[in-house]
Amino acid sequence: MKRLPELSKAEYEILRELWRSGDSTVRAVHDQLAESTDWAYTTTKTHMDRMVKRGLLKRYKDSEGNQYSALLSKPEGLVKMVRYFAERVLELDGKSVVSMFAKSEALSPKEIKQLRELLEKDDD
Amino acid sequence: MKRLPELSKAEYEILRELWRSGDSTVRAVHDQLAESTDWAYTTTKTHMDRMVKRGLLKRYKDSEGNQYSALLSKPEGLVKMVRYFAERVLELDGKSVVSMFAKSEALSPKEIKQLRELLEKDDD
DNA sequence: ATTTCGCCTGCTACATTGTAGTAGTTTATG
DNA sequence: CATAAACTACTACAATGTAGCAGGCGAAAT
Repeated sequence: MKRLPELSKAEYEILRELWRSGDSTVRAVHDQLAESTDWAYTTTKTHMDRMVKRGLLKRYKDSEGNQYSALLSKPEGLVKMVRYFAERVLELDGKSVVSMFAKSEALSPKEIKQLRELLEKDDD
Repeated sequence: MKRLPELSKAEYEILRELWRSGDSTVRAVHDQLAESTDWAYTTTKTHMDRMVKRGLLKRYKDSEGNQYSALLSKPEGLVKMVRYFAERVLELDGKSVVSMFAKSEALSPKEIKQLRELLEKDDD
């Protein structure tokens, strides 16, 4: 099984956008993130290319140019963050926090279920 | 008013220990963190010294040697993290997350109140 | 009191991540 | 087809993560 990665904030922002919009070009991701960050275009590009190298994204060419796609699902991306926040910040176990996702639109019920399972499996 | 800082994970771990134990030497912090990290002693030291430079800690000498003390309170340290987690991960506003602290021992009721206030004030 | 041993401290160093510029290449368009 | 606009690879430098080393200093032994 693929090891679940620790994500930096930048990496997480980019993945979040790809989860939201599906496979995208650097340009599309960048323009979306422009609302929350003020990265230069090349900053977005650098991150995305490094993420390909790190195995977080894959890149392929189609008629629209180079597309990038996330190699992990949103629940997979969230595991470490949720666990860290739960254990180190809230000082609760991961499960209690997952229930917060119920109140939000961030994850579908199916994703919440997956996240729960991953939190149990991935012992860190 | 002092600007609330963005904390890296390493910085947060160290502050967490200082909040728990009060002013401590590098040695004391390091030995405590040894249970959750496997940093070399000098790694802990380097971080703590950089944090002094960054204004997160202060250092003073007493009979026990050099003591380090946190220059921000736990609620102050948590603001950015809580807000980020709430907005970017849970996609809820900060307030909803603060209520999670009620279930944990991480913050006293007084600290929870302070955190709530800081979340409102600190517009980012 | 002198030597010695170990811990502490100040430096230095190197990898990774954050952030971005530049120059060459591809693509779209008149 | 000629050029401009956009994209790509490469390079660069600062901050952070991680840690070694060498000199200083105090405690223990003699």
